[in-house]
Amino acid sequence: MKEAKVNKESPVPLYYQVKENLKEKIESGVLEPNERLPSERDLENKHGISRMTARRALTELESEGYVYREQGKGSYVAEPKLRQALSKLTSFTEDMQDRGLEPGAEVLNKELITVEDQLSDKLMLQSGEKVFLLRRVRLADNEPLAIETSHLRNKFCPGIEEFDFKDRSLYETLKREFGINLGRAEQSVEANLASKFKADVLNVEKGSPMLTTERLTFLTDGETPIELARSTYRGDRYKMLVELRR
Amino acid sequence: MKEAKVNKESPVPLYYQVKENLKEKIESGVLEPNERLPSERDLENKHGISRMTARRALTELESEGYVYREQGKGSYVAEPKLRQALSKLTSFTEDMQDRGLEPGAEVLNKELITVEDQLSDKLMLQSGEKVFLLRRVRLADNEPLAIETSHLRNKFCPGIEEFDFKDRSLYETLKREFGINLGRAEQSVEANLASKFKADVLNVEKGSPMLTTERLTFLTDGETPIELARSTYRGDRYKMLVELRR
DNA sequence: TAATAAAAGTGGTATAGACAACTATATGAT
DNA sequence: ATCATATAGTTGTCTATACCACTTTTATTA
Repeated sequence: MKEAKVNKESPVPLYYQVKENLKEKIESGVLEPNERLPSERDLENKHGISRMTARRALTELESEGYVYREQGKGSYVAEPKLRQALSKLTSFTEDMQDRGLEPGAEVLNKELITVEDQLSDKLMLQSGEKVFLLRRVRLADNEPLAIETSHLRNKFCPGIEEFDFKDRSLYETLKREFGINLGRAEQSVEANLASKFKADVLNVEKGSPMLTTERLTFLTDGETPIELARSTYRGDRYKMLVELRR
Repeated sequence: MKEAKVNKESPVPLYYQVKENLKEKIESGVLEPNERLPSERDLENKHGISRMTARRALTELESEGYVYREQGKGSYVAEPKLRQALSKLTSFTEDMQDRGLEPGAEVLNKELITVEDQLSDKLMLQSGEKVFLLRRVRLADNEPLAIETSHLRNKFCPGIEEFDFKDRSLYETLKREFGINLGRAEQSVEANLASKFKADVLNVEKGSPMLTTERLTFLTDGETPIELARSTYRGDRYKMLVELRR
């Protein structure tokens, strides 16, 4: 493999470049679990950076679970399960990709609306504030898997209703086109039975088990709600995975 | 409040002392959510330390969720929910107490067994190793809510089968009687329909929606499995709550 | 040859300083 | 009064250096 060096002309911070370069090697399997990584001083010499910068890259990989470090011994690639992000906030697209499935969508409905009551309270809407509603059937390997309805506060992304969300991730669009970074979400999960409408859309029998979620998503400040999304997944084809910490 | 200064004679690293001093003020309520913290340079002057040391204290508080930082503005105490442990590993007892419900149990079955195949693989059992099986109906305010079946590696808690788990938490017993601390768990969640047996035990109709989980719990090293628990909750009375991070 | 000591290498902590990018406030000009 | 500019203050990134504590490797001694 061709040895990369950081690009000092790039606006991307040096420590971040080193970190991502190592992360990519770990994720692609070039560097395997328990394999030894370059030392801080090796990275310093190879990239022509300060040791503290190299250290920052390795320390952040450690806190993200990709690496474990032992004084006097070195830095090593961690076992994959330790590097999983804890209950990661992902879009449907990212979720499917993580599972090795091909994500897709069919747009059922897309409009700017005004909402009231419970939904308005949860999103902490101001008077007259519009909401962008996007309802899609979500596909995995071209089979219907879920119905997803997003309610997005339009004031944060004016004009988003012009985009076509058949082949486009909502979260990616927020980031790329509007510079919006999401921080965290609160999600509830419950079981219920498929209504006629949902059964038809998802190709199951009426009364089949459904896993239903409601997610309230916040910006990076952790308290400004931006989206409320309700999703219904086929119970026979979707299993949610959660990581718990003591 | 008396202003503390770091103790330079202590073997405890300086950045750690500063961090814990601030954390204590945040947790005790002396510093409130969204209240502004001392700047890096303030801490540098006050404690007679370098700015990078002060910075490290603040940065670690940020990564632990106690603080948020904005370039040009300063560091602020985060809202409490940001500092909550993400998706906490709790027992049924703790879960019910968190919801303001009174937890209870009826023991259906309790025995030492030998298991094979998938279960043995997941628990990484060694040849001949015994497993403690505990099956209970879990009550909330004296109403059946879930069926919970725990498979616990007996080698970590020999003699646990002698305890009565009608009014006793399994996780509390592990901690109190055997000094076992749990670290994390991986849990799957799915929806299915109630079998005849489960419907009868939980007082619902056959075919009612059920939320089913399987949890593999690890010790503090993060990789030694100790318990595999399968639970089935009434879909009409239980909603799981999950916190997600981006 | 084996045991011990020294040297080399590794991560951990800390200092000092510099510059960049951003926010908030004060000052001066219109 | 409003707008533009300057100043002060804050976090973000980076460099260079030093010393400590630990592990591994190499050299020396018995």
